[in-house]
Amino acid sequence: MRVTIADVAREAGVSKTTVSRVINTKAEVGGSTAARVREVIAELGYVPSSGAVGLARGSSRTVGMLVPSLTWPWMGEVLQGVVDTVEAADYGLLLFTCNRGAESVERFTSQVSARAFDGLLVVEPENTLDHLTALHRGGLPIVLIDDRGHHPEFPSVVTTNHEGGASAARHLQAGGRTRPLVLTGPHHFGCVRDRLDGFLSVLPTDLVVQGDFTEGNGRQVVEQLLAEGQRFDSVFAHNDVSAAGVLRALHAAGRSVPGDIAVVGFDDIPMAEHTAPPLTTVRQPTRRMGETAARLLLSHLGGTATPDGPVVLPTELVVRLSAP
Amino acid sequence: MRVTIADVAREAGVSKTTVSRVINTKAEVGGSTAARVREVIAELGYVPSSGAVGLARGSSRTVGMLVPSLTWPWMGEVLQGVVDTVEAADYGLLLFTCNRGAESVERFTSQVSARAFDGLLVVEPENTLDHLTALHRGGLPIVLIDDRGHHPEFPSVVTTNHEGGASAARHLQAGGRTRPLVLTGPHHFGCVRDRLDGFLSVLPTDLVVQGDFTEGNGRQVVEQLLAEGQRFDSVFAHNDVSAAGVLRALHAAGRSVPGDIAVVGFDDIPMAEHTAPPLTTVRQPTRRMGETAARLLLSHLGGTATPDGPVVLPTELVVRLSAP
DNA sequence: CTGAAAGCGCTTACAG
DNA sequence: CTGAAAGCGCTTACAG
Repeated sequence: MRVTIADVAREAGVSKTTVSRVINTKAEVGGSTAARVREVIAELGYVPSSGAVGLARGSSRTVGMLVPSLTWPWMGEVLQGVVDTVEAADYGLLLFTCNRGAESVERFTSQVSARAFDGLLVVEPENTLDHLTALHRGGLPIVLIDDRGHHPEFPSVVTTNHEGGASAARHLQAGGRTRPLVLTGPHHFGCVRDRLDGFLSVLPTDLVVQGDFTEGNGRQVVEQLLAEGQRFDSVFAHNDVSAAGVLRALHAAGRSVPGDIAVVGFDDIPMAEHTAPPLTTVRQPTRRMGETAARLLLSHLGGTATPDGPVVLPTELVVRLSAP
Repeated sequence: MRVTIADVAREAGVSKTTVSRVINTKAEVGGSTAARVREVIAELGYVPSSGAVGLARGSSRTVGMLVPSLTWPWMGEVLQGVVDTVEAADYGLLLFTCNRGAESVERFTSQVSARAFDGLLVVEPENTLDHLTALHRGGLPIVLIDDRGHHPEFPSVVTTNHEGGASAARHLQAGGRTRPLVLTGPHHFGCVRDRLDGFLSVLPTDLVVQGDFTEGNGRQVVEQLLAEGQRFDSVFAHNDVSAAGVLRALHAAGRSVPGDIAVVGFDDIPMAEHTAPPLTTVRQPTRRMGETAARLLLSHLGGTATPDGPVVLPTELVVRLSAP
């Protein structure tokens, strides 16, 4: 049998009200009474039922997090940042994915309405944006972790994609490269446009190919370009995964990196250190993005107003052997 | 204002009891009544409060998951397997880490007692084992995902570490290698002993070095061994991360892989495809381990008895260029 | 400083 | 087939 507040009250010879006050450290309890209650609580090993507390208070002390996939290489860092922050605030974290399309969105939405959590963190909301907007308007606090789009309706955490692209260009330029290939991600992503604009503002080129962020695509694009006889002395790939594909295609074609061609990626996922050669890349502060988003949401739940614009965290160029 | 069961009852002209019966599809409700109630539910957008349901029913339809770290390279796959399974069963997943030592364990334990979840999944419980044992004895259903130890007290999901080690040895042997170096993980892990025993049962060697699963250590060990003039024609590293270190040290020392020395890792993390050369490795079925553990826990919550011994999922040798 | 009572939104015997 | 009432375990005015 679980120990309830009633058990504690009876054992301590006080009312449930008093026990509740002691638990929640309201000032108005007599010193000796409080001490006795605390003793009984310890002795009985009493812990309040979170469900009951949530019901009575109308909040669950839990935040939800909705992610498109858990296996993306940088997701672990984001999650860790979120969990650390949320746990430190004594909140729980309820995790959802939306990779089963309509079905999971529906399931998810009903969880929301069930008030299983007080606020929501969302990573790259793409296909759920309509739902989210409705929920947000319905009063659910939401914070986006999103490097892909611009959603002024929501508070969000983003990174400096434009400047990141520019820093890659400056680095290649300083290394004497003049004819870069830019392998972008899908153009409908805001981050892709930003990275591209930033890069081109420093080092213009007409050799821009739209990719899809996958390794296979990175490999394929380079293979084809080389077959066509296209000439370039460097590559800026919009994420590390496709940069890995680029490296493999160059290697297979007998081009030396960085001798013939320098390569710069974006993200700094764990793999970046281990490609051949190790990848120079524009680092996204993924863990800090998770922390920041969680902190934003928590302080919003605590009553603080959320900032108007997105919170912007800086990228950082990490120089390795692929573009020294 | 949120819509409650009382609103639905009033609007439909029935009692809350009847609404509750419709929601939970108990057979005893009149056809036309049920239809009317369903209409009202849809019209009002009513969704039961999960907190209230949980309180009334004494269960939360949520499982907890406790992981040592979210940034380990194979954790994403495990998580994805768990989340998919748990979501498909209409349960929620509450995520916890225990990387802040005593403080987080305490916090976590109190969440348990708060009955925030009905059952618990644990990945590599090492430092929390005492707590977990106590909770388990106290009636909390627990399933371990654990390749490190043997904990007969708990139901668990493991992989074939012994056979995995043996398969690595057979592969190296078939490739004509006769003098392997085995770089293990910490010996107090059950999986390490199993992998080692499996390997030695096929291809005995006295060149066994205890490592710590980190890349730096893998690199260091090989550097030192080469400096000492030790001779070996192959390496079996107990995880891919340390194997990556081994590859880099060999490369730096001018040894060719697999020409001079073949290298086999363990895990098949995403990085394994991208090392130079790509890493031959013993694949752990991490996602399926997550799925299986979740399914075990859910069916246990549903009343099915858990199997006596651990559920064993097979490893698979993935052959790449580092040991063709 | 303390307590009796109502209420949070459900479910579930019990009675009809 | 349906409903009134008690109960799940808390919190919170309200009264003293």
